[in-house]
Amino acid sequence: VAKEISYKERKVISIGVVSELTGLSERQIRYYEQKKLLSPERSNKGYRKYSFVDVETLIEIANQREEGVPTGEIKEELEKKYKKGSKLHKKMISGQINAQFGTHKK
Amino acid sequence: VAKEISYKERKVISIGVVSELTGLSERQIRYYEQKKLLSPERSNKGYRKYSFVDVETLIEIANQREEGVPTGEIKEELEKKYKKGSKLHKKMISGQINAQFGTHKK
DNA sequence: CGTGTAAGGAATTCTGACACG
DNA sequence: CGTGTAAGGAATTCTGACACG
Repeated sequence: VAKEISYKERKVISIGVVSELTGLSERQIRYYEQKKLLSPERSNKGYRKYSFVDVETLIEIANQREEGVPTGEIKEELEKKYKKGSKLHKKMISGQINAQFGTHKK
Repeated sequence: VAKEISYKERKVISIGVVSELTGLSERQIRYYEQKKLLSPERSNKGYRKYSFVDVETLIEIANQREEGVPTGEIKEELEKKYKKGSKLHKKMISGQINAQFGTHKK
């Protein structure tokens, strides 16, 4: 045991569900992938599978796009974030704990 | 903000993916639902959607079944666990952090 | 550039049932 | 009791393309 990744990073969500979760059309989601803003995995039969991290990335993309930011710029912004690894890590943890306790299971 | 639930509890995974994740057949997964061992949600069109918690529950069910434990008993065991809420909570958190740090993103 | 849509095909999921036991 | 399977239908996803601009 030392090989698993967090639920947040597991690629298991279909494009249809991602569309509901983000409010984006499937066309838009596939287009952003084409532009390399995110990289879903593929099932055996070629179906795209996304993680919650992908969903969050898409929500960020949606917000940027609403402000008129072109995909090229959004892509650069996203790439910068990946370099702040360690610092972002702590924020991720507390974020997860908040998600856990900040509420009641509905 | 105070209404979201953890990624672990969001019902977003299709039965096909759950089948791959657990090694169980779709038939078995649907049967355990019929026996009330878990409760997936449904999409608009009636498609079942599971959470990572459901996946873990199913893995536990699979282990119990391998030992010959009947679904009725497994169901009771699962119901007992839901009553140990607060204590399990802390374990859940540390478990998440371990999943996060216990490894490298592959 | 970013996104909608119709097009045709392949794969998914659903339910109810028969089967074995 | 627990699980496999064939059956028919409905909904999903995929790709490449035309459209507007």
